[in-house]
Amino acid sequence: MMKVRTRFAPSPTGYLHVGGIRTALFAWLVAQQANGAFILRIEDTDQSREVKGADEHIMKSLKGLGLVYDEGPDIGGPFAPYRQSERLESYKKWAQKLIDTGRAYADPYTPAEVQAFRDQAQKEKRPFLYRDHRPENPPVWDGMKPLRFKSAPKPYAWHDEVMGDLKTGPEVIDDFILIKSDGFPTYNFAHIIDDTEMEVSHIIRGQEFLASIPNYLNLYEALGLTPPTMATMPHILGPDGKKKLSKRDGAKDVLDYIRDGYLPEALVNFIASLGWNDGTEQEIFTAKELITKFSLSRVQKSGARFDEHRLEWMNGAHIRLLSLAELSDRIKTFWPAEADDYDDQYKHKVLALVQERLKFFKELPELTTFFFKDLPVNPELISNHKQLKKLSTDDLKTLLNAAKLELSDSDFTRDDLTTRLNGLLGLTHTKPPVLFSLIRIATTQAPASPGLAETLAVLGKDRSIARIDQTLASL
RNA sequence: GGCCCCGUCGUCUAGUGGUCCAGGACGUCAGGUUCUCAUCCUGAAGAUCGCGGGUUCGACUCCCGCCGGGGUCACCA
Repeated sequence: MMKVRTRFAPSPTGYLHVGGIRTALFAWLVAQQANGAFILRIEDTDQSREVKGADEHIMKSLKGLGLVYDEGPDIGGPFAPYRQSERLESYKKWAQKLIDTGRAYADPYTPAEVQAFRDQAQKEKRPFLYRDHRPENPPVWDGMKPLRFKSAPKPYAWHDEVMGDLKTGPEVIDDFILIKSDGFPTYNFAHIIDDTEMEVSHIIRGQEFLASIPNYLNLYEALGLTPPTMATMPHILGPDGKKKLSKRDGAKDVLDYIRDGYLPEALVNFIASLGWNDGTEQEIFTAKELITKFSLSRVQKSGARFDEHRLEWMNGAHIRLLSLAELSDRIKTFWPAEADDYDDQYKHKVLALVQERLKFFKELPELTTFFFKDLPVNPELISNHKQLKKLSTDDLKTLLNAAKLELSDSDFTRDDLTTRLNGLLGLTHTKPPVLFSLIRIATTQAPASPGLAETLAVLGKDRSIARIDQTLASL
């Protein structure tokens, strides 16, 4: 059996969004599980659309998500080069073969003439077929005109790993351009040559190519080649659920998710689950599990809508799967500036308290600043509190003074704090919603925080008492 | 318009003729976890399985038609 070799072949026209990276993910998964190779090939045959630096950005995105490729433009490989613009000789060679066998010819028309044919077809509400205008005696190809494939229309039936058994009639086969007048090949031609030369076993690509596959099949035949396994992915839909996810409609760069503190494994899990599941009720998968359990045949044929809510939930779930040490290591760059003055031990304690609260790392500062910095007293936290606003200033002071007194005797271990806090409840004849809220607000000045006892334990005695004094002074 | 693909709770989905008056997850709502936020747990609402015909003792599952959505018909990929 042929070795499994899959490829991701983007054109360098911009960043990668979730929809784009999914084909890469599935190709990577297929290669990983078969112990095969995953290849990155840059399809830069359209100079006009090329965006400078986009190839670097794509490579960074792939690596950022852990989709490490075995062969590619920056690392080379047995079938280098991996940039189509550097493989022009190959295309020329194969094109010559086609010319020699009478299966390719020079297109004598000007673009305007072809456009006129096209307009005519559209006016008559029928599909445009170039071969209806195929010249009888085409000129010799001088490299200045487009080179067209001389198709041999016939029906096709083939199997697609995702879409199942497909078939089309001869009417969809046409003479498409192999080599453009600028000397560069079209995608339609180049990818077939490259996949052949690079011994690609599975072509995993988006749905926009589905209609062209019969044409590719016809070309493979003319070339005397056996086509690789085909797998066509449905599109990921934008929030409106209609159009495919696109940059124009605000699809985010996957690297932006990484920058916001989304975990690569969560992103990968989420993207895979958009249109794929293993048939069980499992939702959270590690990359390893994905590799063993993934299968193209279980990929949904219909498009799936991108749902940020679900991504957030899934990212939180993956964050909670991390050990504290791992989390600490990965979240390093997200601490608020004030945290610089604190040692790792202290940050660890803080992290332990917020781990179950984080949806993505970028939220870290707003969840933790009060652990590192005294926030100004915010009277609204009390005046807007449904229980506390009913109390008089004197009551508030009495409560806070009692708390201060009791806390002064504590060793500030979590257990001792819990005991004392509970004792205070009886002493002051108040309920938790009143007493604990007040102390929590006084010591954090934050709208939300982890549990009182554990928060105080991390804050420590001096700081806690000082903050109570500060609040007292403001009343 | 031709051709092709798709159509189950708001969303992601399970479901390959009977165990489905349709299961799980996200989201939403309610309750519990001595305080807030979150986690976790419990519960609730939420899908006449796009519509209409068949086939069958029986259809979400098979067939036909229709409707709706998408893709494609480039010297873009």
